[in-house]
Amino acid sequence: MARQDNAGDRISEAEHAVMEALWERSPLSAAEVCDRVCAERDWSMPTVKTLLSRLVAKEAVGTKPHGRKFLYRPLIERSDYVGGESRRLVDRLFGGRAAPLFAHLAQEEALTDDDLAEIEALLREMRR
Amino acid sequence: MARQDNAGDRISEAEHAVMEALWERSPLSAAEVCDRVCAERDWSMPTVKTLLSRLVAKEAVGTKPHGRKFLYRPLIERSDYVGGESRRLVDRLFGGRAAPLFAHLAQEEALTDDDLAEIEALLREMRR
DNA sequence: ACGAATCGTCTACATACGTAGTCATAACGG
DNA sequence: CCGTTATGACTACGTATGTAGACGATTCGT
Repeated sequence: MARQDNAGDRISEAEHAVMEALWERSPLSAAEVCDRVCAERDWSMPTVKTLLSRLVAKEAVGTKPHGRKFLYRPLIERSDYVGGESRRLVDRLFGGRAAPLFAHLAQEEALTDDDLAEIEALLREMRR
Repeated sequence: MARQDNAGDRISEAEHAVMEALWERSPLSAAEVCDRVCAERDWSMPTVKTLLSRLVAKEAVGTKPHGRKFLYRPLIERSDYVGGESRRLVDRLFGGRAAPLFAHLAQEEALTDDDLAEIEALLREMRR
């Protein structure tokens, strides 16, 4: 049972920004990724190139040669990443229980009325 | 309005384990902290000492001389830390909206029946 | 009062991360 | 066909982090 490709290597904060760009649209060339993130994060091309290489090394994104350049596309699903990160947080801070997290967000008024409405809807849906 | 003491410096994963020990009970000496975490994380005393120093530098824990040794106690509330981390996650992965996080946890069946019941109770309480 | 145990500080070092420069090469424009 | 340009690979470097050893001071036991 070989280790899952994307299991061991964590995606860092900066790398995550690149992943978001690729999740939003892919495949993209390095230059196109830069177009989408360099301004916001105040990065230069070399930075994006490095992050892309590291993500390729971590097998989080794959490359396909296209003409003279590479096109990059995510190899892991955003929902998997998001789910993993959420689970890690819940495990680490709330003993694996989601209710306390929810309680915390509620207490901090981090929940908007819309959030509440949506969550109620979800609950109703799950009940069925 | 001077920068909040504990605002800038992030607490790392290893440091967090030490914080948990201190939140569970404090004040503690370095040796007592080690008693509570060294076994589980397979650390040696020097490691705990280093982590404690770094936490002191970050003003996340405070020291009070007690006899010949120091007693360490948390300077930041666990609820503040937990709240901050939760918020960071929600901001980074869910655009600041808690509902999608909740949806994700629900979808992944990361929510037990107990969780659901608790959350419903919380919702009812908030509505009042 | 003196040696042994203990404690905090300083130092160390490997890896990860954030950020960026250099360079050879390959392709495109003219 | 050749120079320009864009691209990926390699290198670089400072800081954060994980982990721990060395050491000097201090205090406790006897």
